Amino acid sequence: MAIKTKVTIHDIAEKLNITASTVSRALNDNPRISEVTKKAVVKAAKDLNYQPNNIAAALRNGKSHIIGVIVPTADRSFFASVVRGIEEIANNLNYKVIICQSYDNYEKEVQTVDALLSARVDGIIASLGKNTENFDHFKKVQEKGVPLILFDRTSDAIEVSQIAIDDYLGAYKVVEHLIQQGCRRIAHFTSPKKVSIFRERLRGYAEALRDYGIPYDEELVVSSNLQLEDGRKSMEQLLQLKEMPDAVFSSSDYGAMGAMQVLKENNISIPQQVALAGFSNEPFTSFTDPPLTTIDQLSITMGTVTAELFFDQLKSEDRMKQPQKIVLKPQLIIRKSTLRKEE
Amino acid sequence: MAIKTKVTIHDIAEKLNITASTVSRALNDNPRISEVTKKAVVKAAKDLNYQPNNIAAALRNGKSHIIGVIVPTADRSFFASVVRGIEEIANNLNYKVIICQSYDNYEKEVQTVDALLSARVDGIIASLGKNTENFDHFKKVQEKGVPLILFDRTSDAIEVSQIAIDDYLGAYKVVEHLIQQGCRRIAHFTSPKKVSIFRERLRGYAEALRDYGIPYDEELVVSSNLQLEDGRKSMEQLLQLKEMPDAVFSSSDYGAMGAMQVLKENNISIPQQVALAGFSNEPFTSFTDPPLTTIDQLSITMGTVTAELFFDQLKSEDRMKQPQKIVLKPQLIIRKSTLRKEE
DNA sequence: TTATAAAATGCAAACGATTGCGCAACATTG
DNA sequence: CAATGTTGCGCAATCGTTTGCATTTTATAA
Repeated sequence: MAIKTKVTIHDIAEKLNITASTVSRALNDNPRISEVTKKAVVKAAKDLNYQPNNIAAALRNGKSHIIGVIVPTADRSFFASVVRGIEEIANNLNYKVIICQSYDNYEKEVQTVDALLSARVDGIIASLGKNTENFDHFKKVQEKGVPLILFDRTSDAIEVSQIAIDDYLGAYKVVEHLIQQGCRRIAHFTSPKKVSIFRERLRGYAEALRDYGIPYDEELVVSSNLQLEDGRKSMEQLLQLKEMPDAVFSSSDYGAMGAMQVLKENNISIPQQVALAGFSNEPFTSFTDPPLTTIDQLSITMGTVTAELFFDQLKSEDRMKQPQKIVLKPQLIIRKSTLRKEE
Repeated sequence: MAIKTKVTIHDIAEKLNITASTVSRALNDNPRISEVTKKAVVKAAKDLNYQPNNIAAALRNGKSHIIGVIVPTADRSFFASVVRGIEEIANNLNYKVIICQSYDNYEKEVQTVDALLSARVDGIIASLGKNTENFDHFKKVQEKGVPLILFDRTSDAIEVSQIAIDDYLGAYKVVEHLIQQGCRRIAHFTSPKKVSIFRERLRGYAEALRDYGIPYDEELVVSSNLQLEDGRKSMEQLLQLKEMPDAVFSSSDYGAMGAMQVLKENNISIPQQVALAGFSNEPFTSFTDPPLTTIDQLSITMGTVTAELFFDQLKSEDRMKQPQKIVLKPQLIIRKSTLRKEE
């Protein structure tokens, strides 16, 4: 019943008494083929229910039209959005996207890169695992002439185009905003991790204070893993101080959320007594009470910009041109958790 | 400088004075090859920096070891989690995952299916677009002998294995819980959409009421798109009633969130005066004040179960066996928004 | 030592599309 | 009318692996 035989361009050729070459050219709209032939081929292809075999084409011309994307995990809001953006652009350009998760596991990242290379992807877009310090696997990618680009979690230890957001600026904006709202004792939740993003945010915090003539007070800077529970503990710790802070800027929204819970439990009003800000614009931040001021990382934009830069390099003739570094300006999202003054 | 020449099994063969066949078999651990040869081949492969070409292999044996996943959009929490689960299982089995977004656009869905077929994926896992009513594109997949499986947004209009959650049961559980908390006038936010999930939830709502001897009151059932704004409007509408409801069960967490805002603005206490429950366990629901009771859809589980069933069918000899339908039992997540009684 | 089985490897044809080159057939130009 | 150009298409090699069917080598038995 079912016509199991795979139909190829040869079948089309046979039916029309021409050769496979002509069919191939006709299907690819090659100008060397007459219009009549093209129409006949297209019609025959439809009649025979022809399905092109990309694999054969890929083998022949060395282009798979597939790109690999490596993220630590696909279900974190930020990465999911980036993936969305990348897929959107890629799809418009007729590329397909293979998605891979490293789970912040270095070995897995290495294996994944290797697997993508074997799959002959036309390029790789990756966000580094937290523990990645050796870049031989990515250098191998470049040596093989496969376009590579890093986003968000990038590194200067490898010469490669990259897209990141300006963490320093984001933090600076938050703190500046808090100061403008009248806060003077601004605490900060940071992380001891070696990841540069937290260092950058800390730097932004410190510089903003300095620029506005507010002394940097070590006891206001608390280090933790920045999860909800950490935020709670950090906040409780701050409440022990002789002089309570009048604002808390957490390097993560989760940490801020923990602080919010503790503040509410202690009947400390937000933002009047303590203003509160996070970082990342996690989806939940607009639904807290009060809604949380935070920094948006433009995740979809990062996806599209990354993809655009990537395909730019893919098309560009001299593949080996200087790696580009793009830094996105994050956006301050002001919500009630920091709005002390009615405008 | 860079050794540009792609190294193939022929290069390995040449170096060892054997043939490509032997190299191929050695690399695939074929028992017909002696151990010494295997070791030599593996070593030579490493020395030459050999990278297998999956495309050539795929062409030869008709298996790409890639599966296609189609979701409406990759950045919705639920789908992102499912994708995560699928990728995890697939990766363990040495399969790669191509991700595609339909954006609930029927034409795009059709094109995507076609593209995946041309890419010669070994199977397709999809969640239907909202407007998909014609299934010819999916039937074509089956006719070509490509394994297909649907999850979450499924349909009975096509004979295919599918995984979904029991929306009826989820709704029933919520309403039952509300009743046990002492609620008697329970309102429901539903959607006019043809999508079956909302009908099923409405059914669960109605049946629970009936089972507990509570009359079904039409004025308590409000229909909308279930977004935040819709939730607000619906709630305001309910507040106009002579007799206010003592509970609201929204078919979406966003709708519930809108209701929560309106209730708070009107100084109506949650859950004492009005208990509130949503559906989906969106990430934000645990961060609202009060935290929102909702139904968890086991997204990661759905991903892994879907992937497992899929690979089950992929391996199974008689591919054409009866399509299986798996229904996941959703889980009631009780939070403060409905907890009237201290336990 | 010869016949026979078992083990290890080689040969060559796929898989399906692409493309450089060549060759007709026909049109154009001087 | 010869020379040249243009158009439309065919030939055959190629991409890198895999695999059925030899063929060779080695081990075992008679």
